[in-house]
Amino acid sequence: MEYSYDEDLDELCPVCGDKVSGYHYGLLTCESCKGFFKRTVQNNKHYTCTENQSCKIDKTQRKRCPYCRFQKCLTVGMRLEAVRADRMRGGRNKFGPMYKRDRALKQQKKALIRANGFKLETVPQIMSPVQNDYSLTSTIHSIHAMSKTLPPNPAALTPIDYERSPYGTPSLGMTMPSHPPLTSYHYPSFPNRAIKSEYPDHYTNVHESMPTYMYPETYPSSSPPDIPDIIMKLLQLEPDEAQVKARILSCLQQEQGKGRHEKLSTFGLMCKMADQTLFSIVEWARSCIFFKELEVGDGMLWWAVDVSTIAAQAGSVLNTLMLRTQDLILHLHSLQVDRQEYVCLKFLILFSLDVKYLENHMLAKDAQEKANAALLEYTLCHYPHATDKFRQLLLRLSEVRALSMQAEEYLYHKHLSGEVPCNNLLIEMLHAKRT
DNA sequence: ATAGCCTTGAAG
DNA sequence: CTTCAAGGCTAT
Repeated sequence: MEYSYDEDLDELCPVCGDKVSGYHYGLLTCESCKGFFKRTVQNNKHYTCTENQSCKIDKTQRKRCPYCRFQKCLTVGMRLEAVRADRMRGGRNKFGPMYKRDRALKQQKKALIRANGFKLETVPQIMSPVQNDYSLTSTIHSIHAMSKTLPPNPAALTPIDYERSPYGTPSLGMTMPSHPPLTSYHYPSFPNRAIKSEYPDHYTNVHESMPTYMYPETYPSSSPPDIPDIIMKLLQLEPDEAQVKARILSCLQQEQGKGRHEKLSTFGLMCKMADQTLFSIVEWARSCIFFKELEVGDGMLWWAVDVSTIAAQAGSVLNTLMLRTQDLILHLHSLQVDRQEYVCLKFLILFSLDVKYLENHMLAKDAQEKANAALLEYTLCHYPHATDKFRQLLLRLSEVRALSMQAEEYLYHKHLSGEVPCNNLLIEMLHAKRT
């Protein structure tokens, strides 16, 4: 079995499993789903599902439920903003570089697999920008890059949202090819008539919570974005996803580059990944504006450990925790977390805020509470259906915590039985935490 | 409405 | 000039 030169085309459409014909609206898809996505967005079509909105979409049944098909298109990451409002033909859009990067990553992944005969289910995915799986690695990314990997799907909550204000997350195009499009429900944005004006900003720009796309006819007038200051700050603190990924990748490659004998086990690799993830989270925490205000001790960082250990937990394929994690990820996917919500969630996770406390609308007294209040305020005033969604998010948040705890236990036991590399940052921290 | 093939045209 | 993703066309 020779590896073809153009492995891209060997892949299957993440929507229906048909043969892909190239990059279309953000990722590799087949010709029919490309067309379907285009028709749907261009003509502002609205479908309804006669079943439970969970129809299986495959090559033979894709015609049966357009609602679920479109839903899936969004879920796997097809981008509304890649459909041109002005219908201009030809040329290139801003996704060009992203596609290129995607290809490069696929290439790297191939090389890695070939060079090492390395067939680990999870590792290759971390490098694959277009992931249609909900496995572990996604879990790691989802925690760390929730806004990017999770919610490509605007239509989940309200089927009409996508036509009202689709928008792309600016920096995501570059930082996270995986799953970009987020939904911002009430955000003004630029009409993008010409290709050139489609993406006025550099994709590398950090603080861009500005929408870049929208159908002009559906949004005649725009008002300035009304994002609370606190959330803007959190957004600006977001690390460059591409850098984080690159670092983890290079770390793994370094490991794999070692002699055959000293190669790490699968579990060891997972620990490495978790370690790297932890590093970036700690980095983020240190730069977090609230960090100083809170005058927290090192104890605060334990939540970072918890989050990271999900990676380790996920590594044990037979573990039921993994299934729960996948389930959690699916739930988060369906909740359509946008970038603003994502940073809030991340903050909440790290600083271990109390869920009930939030729900009770307590008054803000310190930085933690300010964050809570801002999140509440933001959510309530920007989303008509906010309360319900917010509650669900909080629910998921506590799930994340519960999983983290169990993952921690699991990892620690592995450590005690000598299965974890001893020079592991995670383990050291866990050990310190217990003594 | 679907999906395979065709044309377009900015970026490289 | 070549690429190749986006829109267009059309028989099924």
